[in-house]
Amino acid sequence: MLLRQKRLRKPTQRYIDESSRISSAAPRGKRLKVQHDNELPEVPSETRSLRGSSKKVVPRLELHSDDDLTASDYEDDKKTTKRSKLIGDRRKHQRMWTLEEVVKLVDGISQYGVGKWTAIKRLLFSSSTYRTPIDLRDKWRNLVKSSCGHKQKRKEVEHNLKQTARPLPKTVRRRVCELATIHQYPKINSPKIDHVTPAKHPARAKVAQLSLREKNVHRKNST
DNA sequence: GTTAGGG
DNA sequence: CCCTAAC
Repeated sequence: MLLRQKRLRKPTQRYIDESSRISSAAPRGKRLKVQHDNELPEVPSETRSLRGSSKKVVPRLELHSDDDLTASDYEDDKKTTKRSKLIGDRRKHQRMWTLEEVVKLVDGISQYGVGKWTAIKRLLFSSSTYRTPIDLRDKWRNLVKSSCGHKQKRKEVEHNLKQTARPLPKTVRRRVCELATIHQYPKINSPKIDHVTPAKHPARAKVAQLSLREKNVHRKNST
């Protein structure tokens, strides 16, 4: 009674197992089958097909626009080549988050709130076949961890070392920290979060009611 | 179906 | 990034 069936997967619908992920460019197959409708942002075809197959090198991704130049010094290694194969089982294909994407994500979070990954994805990342809501949340987690969980000992020893150390602009870091603070996203530091029941706390009860009401807004009845 | 947490 | 549990 302690555990409730760990949702065993269907071995029959597991496609072809590991044979495909190392041979062909269809590791998941879930997101690859829905990108023929209206997507196709700017990548020709091979960029999203291989998705870091450690086979070919992708020189430039989607940064050839004319509205962003600050991202040039962000995530200098866009190749995802020789280095990825050394990892082994995990992280075979990693999409390098550009500064533009990070800013877009932060902006969406600040507008729609933390937790509305689907809304943000539909509104801001609708043109990206990759970057699922889970990816957005994951990136946000990493962003918060890297932006707020720092002590900044001494006076930044960032003389001329690689940009890989701190590629994020101070403005973005500030924004991420602020957002994480006002939303009290879990797993950050949790200084003194009182885990009391909403009924005991008037403030929290009010918040709960607001949340409920918000969820009830789009509750249209149909008979 | 989506979100939160862990690997 | 990938998988699982919970909502």
